[in-house]
Amino acid sequence: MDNAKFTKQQIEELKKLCGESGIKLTHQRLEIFKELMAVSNHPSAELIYKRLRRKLPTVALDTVYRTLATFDELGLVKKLHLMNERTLFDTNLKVHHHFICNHCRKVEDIYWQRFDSCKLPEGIGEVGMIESRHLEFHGVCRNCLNIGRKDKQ
Amino acid sequence: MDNAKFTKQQIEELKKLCGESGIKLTHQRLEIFKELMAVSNHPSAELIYKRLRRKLPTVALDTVYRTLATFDELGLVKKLHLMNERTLFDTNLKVHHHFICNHCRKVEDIYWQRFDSCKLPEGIGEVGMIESRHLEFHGVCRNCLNIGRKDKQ
DNA sequence: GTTAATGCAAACGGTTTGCAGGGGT
DNA sequence: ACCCCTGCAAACCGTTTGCATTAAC
Repeated sequence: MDNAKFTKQQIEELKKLCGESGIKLTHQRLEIFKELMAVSNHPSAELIYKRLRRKLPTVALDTVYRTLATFDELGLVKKLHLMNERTLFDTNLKVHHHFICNHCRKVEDIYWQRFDSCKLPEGIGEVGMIESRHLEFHGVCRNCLNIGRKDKQ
Repeated sequence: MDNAKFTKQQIEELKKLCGESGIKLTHQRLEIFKELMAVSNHPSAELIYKRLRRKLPTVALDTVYRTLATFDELGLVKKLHLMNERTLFDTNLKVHHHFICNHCRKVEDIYWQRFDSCKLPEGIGEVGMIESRHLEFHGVCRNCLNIGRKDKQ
């Protein structure tokens, strides 16, 4: 895995980005950034916080919230407001949609180019000006389906 | 307006539905139902509560929440979890999507049959079993666009 | 008369805020 | 040295819950 190498490169970019934006690259911010890169795709503030405390035992949850908000402004993450869910933070900045498992709550990225390039519904102009669309799939993920199958046997 | 007549009919249906479900048709439930029918399409619990207090000054907010949850179970309303929004209650039970104005937060119903009957993205089966889809449009509504135009002049 | 529903108050969970003290530039 | 950022604590807001009282059946 040259995951680490990739991360180093990203850290350089973070430093640069902070410099440009006149934002201090504090120890906490750096570590939160590393956690974001290390963790699977849709962490909650809570999850980052828990992991972070292993390295920085005195860090506060609100620092995580503040930092994630800062990163959101910098464009490093995207705040995800899924329905009926706590706020998650998306490190995948490509155009995509989400699948949320009703059973284990896992969130997976869905790519659907045909939808992305699809023209808007007719008469939408009368309603107003569309700036963005948000699409979610809900269901049961492969993994939970398999567990369910086992349970029945 | 024969809105009132229509409402009477609906109240009969509510009585019947409560009877069938073994649920008591209390004064509060009836009045909450009437407010739902009277109010524009996507009320919050708070809005219903405020209006309700004009008739029942001692009613409690949690009663409204409980009643709306009950109505949701009965299929009379649908709980709407829009992203980044408080929970709203939808009295439109037809298949539709939502447009949310970024400016005034108004929610409007969008019909898009071409999407509804569209086949799912390829390879979605690997992710899991889709049970529902949820589509939102965000932008600026006609009304706010016009206000914006006036402001500039 | 039973049982479920209400009102009240207090808890809840995720998130935000005010403030004083500490750390990066 | 400056000011931003942090940690702490407390507030916040929408929503839920436990409990004793009340009202529908």
